[in-house]
Amino acid sequence: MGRRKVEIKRIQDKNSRQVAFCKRRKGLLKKAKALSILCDVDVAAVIFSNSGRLHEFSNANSVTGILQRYKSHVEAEKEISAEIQVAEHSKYSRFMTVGELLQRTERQLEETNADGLTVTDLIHLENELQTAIIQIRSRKEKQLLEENKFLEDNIARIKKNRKKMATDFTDLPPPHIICGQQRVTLNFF
Amino acid sequence: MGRRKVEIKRIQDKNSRQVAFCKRRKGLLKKAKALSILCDVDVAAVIFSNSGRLHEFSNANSVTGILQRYKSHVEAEKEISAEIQVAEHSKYSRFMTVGELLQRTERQLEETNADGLTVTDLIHLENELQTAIIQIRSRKEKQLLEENKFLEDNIARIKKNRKKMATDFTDLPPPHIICGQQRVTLNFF
DNA sequence: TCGACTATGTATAACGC
DNA sequence: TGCGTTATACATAGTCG
Repeated sequence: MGRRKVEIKRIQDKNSRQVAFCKRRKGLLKKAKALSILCDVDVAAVIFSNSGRLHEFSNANSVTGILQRYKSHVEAEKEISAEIQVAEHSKYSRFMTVGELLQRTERQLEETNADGLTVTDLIHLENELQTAIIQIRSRKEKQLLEENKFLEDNIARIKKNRKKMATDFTDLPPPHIICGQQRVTLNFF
Repeated sequence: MGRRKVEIKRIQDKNSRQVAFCKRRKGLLKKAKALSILCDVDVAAVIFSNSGRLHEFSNANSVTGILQRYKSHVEAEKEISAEIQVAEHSKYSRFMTVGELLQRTERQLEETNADGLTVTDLIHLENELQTAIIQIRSRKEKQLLEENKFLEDNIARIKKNRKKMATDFTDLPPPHIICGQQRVTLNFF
């Protein structure tokens, strides 16, 4: 992209590297923005320079928002993946199969739908699903530790904010609905 | 960058938009990777297609890791103050009308259809979503949007997995099916 | 360090199958 | 629908001031 072809490996010269960083960072964020607008999708990009400075782009409500969505997504993928493995490798295990799980979920979905869905219902449903899924073991303990730490941060933040928001949202569902003890994934904000 | 200049606004033609998404997504992730290698910095990019599929790049341990770091940088200040501001003003400001919400839902419906679900599935999905949306419209609409996205992701996943399970439960399960080639989201191993 | 400036490599819009 | 090709717009490496 310039006077000569560039090999994709760490630029040795510190100065050149810094210059390239400025240019390419700008280019990347521009591309991210163009992608989000042209294709109407949610994009988040986060860049940490090695001097510790943060650069970001997000067309969603916030980078935190999309990253939490990311986290939820990966969580669910991970759990469903684990679930599939269990289902396939031990079809006769004592755990619920995925098929049973989905059936149960759909039943509940219909029931709930008949009564009219509310946010609380959806969260409950999601809780049920997650709880059932979590019955199936994940072997990735390191990952779980990381997530727990993340959860703690969130709960702390929730408590902190809830105090301030209490005046404005006296009719919000009580906190325990949102952050049940076993929840690892759902944190909506 | 092609046969003609492109204006940065949502591509109207659905097909063109999808094609552009594939190309530009690939390009963006490539650029992100190049930036991280050439300049030796931490980069994370997360893209959610409207059908709920996730695409990502991160040279750090994981996007979750970047999330942690990101949180430590901005959450305590910018994010919380933003939330408080939202809380203070949300009583009087609307984030999205029902019309806009439905429009968006329909757009997403189109996209999902393009990804191969049946019309019946989609109608069902849309009904559920609209029911949910209408029931709780009186509450924080911004929050609703986030939750809605999450729900759609999960429903899409459930349907996707159900197809897989249907196959797996009728035939004998060929193990290699577990790791579908199209998985683009799993980065934890 | 800091922008401009180009020459040149890349990305990609429109086509073609 | 998706991949390959081509023509063009864009991004940017090296350079100069």
